[in-house]
Amino acid sequence: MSFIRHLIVIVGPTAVGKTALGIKLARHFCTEIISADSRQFYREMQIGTATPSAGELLQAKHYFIQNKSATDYYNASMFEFDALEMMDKLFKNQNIILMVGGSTLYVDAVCNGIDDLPAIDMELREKLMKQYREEGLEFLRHKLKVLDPDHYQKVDLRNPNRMLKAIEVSLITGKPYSSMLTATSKERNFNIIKLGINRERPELFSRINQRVDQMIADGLVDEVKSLMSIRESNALKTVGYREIFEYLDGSISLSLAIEKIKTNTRRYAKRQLTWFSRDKGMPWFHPENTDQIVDYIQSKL
RNA sequence: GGUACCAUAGCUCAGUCGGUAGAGCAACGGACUGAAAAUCCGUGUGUCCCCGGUUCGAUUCCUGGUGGUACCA
Repeated sequence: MSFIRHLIVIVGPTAVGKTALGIKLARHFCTEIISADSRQFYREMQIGTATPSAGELLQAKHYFIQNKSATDYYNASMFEFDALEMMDKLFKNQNIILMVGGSTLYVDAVCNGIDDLPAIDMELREKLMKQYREEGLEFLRHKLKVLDPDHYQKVDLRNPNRMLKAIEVSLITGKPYSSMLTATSKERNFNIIKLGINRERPELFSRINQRVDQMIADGLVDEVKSLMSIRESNALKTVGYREIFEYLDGSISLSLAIEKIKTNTRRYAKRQLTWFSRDKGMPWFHPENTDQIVDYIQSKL
């Protein structure tokens, strides 16, 4: 056992059992949890995001849960800053901190860092969005080709969000977006022990289905109903909320909405797994295999 | 019990005037540095219910099963 600081990072697809494992590990290592979940920040969205219960939150201290409003603007870079600041504080009292979460980009922001870019300008985004809606992808392609020809060569020219981001940054800074990307990981003053947890696909899917049914039983429809007035906010572009909005609009039945939530959650889980699979050296465990997981972590301390 | 219709992908179904088949959804695979539970891209995965018959060749036509649906009893 050394005196090096360690960040134990637990990633895995949605509904795999990260919360329960995180609590066990936090208790085992006598530490606290940085949550890296881009939807559990929002205090208005608890049922649909499977936020840890009050009882669970008592068993281990969690940070970055219910600390934002769904109308707040927040992003991975801001999370990188906030999480590092929090960890600095926590490392004063302990050498091990846990980070648990399935938000791929947010985890990446803390582990590897993301490049410094200017804050977004909402007015500019709205203006570009409007033109995109009126003129289509060609508008974005043309704009990007002029502002950042290098990025134009690399970016997916069918993905509006990607192009929009590059255009925004280029316009705000007056420099091509791609010139600001360093493609290097930032140095961290702690060691990172990262591991993935997963289950067999049928097992994972059945947990997803059960969890969605439980959300409905717990009152998801009412939760979503109460958020009707802020449905346009980015936080609510989320599986479980969009589908219920459709139901509340009367455009689909409740049972279809439930089916769609299940399907979209399965797809989300797959996207997470695809992202995590890029991490070639990362070991994978079954979330109930706690002893094996603890042994692995011990061996890395 | 009788009559009619149906049986093709995980599901709902199309189709082949006889040359081993294709849509939607689901599923599967992938990309991704400030919207990331977002955004975007790619891929048919098949004893054409079973046993025979006709045929160079049957998922397709015919006999007989089996299962289902509807109607009549």
